[in-house]
Amino acid sequence: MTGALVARVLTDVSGIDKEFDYTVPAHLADEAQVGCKVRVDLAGRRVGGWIVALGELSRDPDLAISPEGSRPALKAVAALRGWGPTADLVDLAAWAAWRWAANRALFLGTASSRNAVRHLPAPRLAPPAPPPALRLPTGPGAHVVAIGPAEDPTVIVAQAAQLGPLLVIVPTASRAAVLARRLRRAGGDVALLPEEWAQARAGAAVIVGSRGAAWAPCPGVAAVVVIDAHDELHTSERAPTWNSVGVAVERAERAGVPCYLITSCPGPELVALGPTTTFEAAKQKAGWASMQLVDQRSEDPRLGLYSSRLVDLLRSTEKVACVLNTTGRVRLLACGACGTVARCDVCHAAVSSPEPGVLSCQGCGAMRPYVCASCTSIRLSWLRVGTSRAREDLERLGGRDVGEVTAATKDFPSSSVLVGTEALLRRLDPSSGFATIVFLDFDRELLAARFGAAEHSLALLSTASRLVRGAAGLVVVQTRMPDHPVLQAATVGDPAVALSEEDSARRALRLPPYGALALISGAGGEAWIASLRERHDGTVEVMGPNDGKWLVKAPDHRRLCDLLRSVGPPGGNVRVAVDPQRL
DNA sequence: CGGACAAGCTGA
DNA sequence: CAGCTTGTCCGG
Repeated sequence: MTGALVARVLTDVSGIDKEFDYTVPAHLADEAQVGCKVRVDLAGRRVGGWIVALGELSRDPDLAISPEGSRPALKAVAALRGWGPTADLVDLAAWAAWRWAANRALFLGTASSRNAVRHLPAPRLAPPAPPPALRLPTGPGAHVVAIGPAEDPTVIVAQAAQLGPLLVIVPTASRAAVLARRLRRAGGDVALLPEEWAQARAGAAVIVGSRGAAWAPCPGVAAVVVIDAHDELHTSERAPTWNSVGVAVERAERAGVPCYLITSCPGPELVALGPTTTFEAAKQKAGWASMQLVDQRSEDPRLGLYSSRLVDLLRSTEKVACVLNTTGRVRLLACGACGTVARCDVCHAAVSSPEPGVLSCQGCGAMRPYVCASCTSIRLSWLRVGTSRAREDLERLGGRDVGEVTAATKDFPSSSVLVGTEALLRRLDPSSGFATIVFLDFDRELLAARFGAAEHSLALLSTASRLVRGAAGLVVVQTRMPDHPVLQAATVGDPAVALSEEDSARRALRLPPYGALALISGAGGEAWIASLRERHDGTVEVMGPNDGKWLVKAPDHRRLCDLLRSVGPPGGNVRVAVDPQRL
């Protein structure tokens, strides 16, 4: 066997983050390369995997196996399953596994084509026509590019594509498709991920896709662009909480090329990544819609969520979209007589009213009659209504048909008045003609118990500004906090008004980017945390358990991730979320 | 991950 | 001590 080609294989089975060596049969030797997808026999079953290293049995010291005879002979690779990620992505996956305390297989899976790719098409490398003179910084690494919410980033993408093969990451697949269409119209060869993975692997002038495209193959990559880099859709909500901005920046740094982080909300975490370039239009506060703040404190409290201004808009405006980030009908009720909040008899959680005359518990599903449990009054007031109830109310107030859009909505309604959760903002398109967007209960966003609530709130106003086409449209915000810096920032079209305050808060609390966090949860969390406590030095703080979760706080990511790695991979009963979105 | 095997618990 | 559960180790 001396001199035989050996492939080191990482399996795609989650839970086996381990490499195994196999010989490569002579008839596969020509095709085998690092990144290739393979099938191998492991412990009596056939599993998929990737070649992460190739070498010769006798000569390559890295692949030198312990002396012959001390272990059973190597098995052969069972089959090659086609083209896989490029070698740089195999290395990047190892980095990402460290950075987000995860398994490499997850990232290599994201970096691979959905279907087996046996043959590559010819490379197509014509860039789109260059836009009128536009100066971009060209140094390697991250550059924050501040633009207005309604400014079209296509020109920046077209400019960056003049440098060579360009990778572009967009928050949603539908916006990626729109961008791809525009670039093609400008004569560019575009591979739209995930469908056109093979074209990307073969070579394309511009490779475009949503979060997963951060892992797209891009031979000879000359620059990377992230559009709306502040958007939380760039972060995976499930552990591992990897984000495409982090991957894009690391990838560009490794390749020695620029990474443009385009954003209308340059928050502390983005600004910490690299120098900021502000385009002329953004300096002039362009791209923000006219903001109209409706102070609910001076409204008749009986109107609730529906100010007189809103009713006017419903009666006078052609197309109105209303945003309310609560699904369902009534999510929180209190007795109109004694004020007691309606709770579940069984688990004491607050109950909701999914249908008229019914109370039911979200947590345990228990049903209760529609009466106050302490004073038996049947007059319950609705403290928090959801989109279903809001739809009924708006229909009545406006005297017109209203459509509801939530994450669960399949067929987008054709109504000219819409009410929905954040999913509505995601699914609207600037071309749909909704020039007025109303936030019914913006204080829920401003006061949300989530990390970076201010930034997220500002991002919502930015998204709304983009959808109403900036100054051409109107964004109405119902609030009891009209002086909140986020609302002031959007009103004057200067995110710094809100974000500098956010930055001071982060600095004071040593939160990212002035520190690094990981959230540990799951049944095995206690033992895992015990092991972590044994290893950590004085610079790391462990808080909890709180609601079965522990928070690990370190001065920086290097120390946090090194510590998490030393404890070992989170198994099936431990979840580790580095940089969690919610605490 | 999933199988193999070892160490611990129960019952007659 | 068989029969079962629970835990730990390992795969090329």
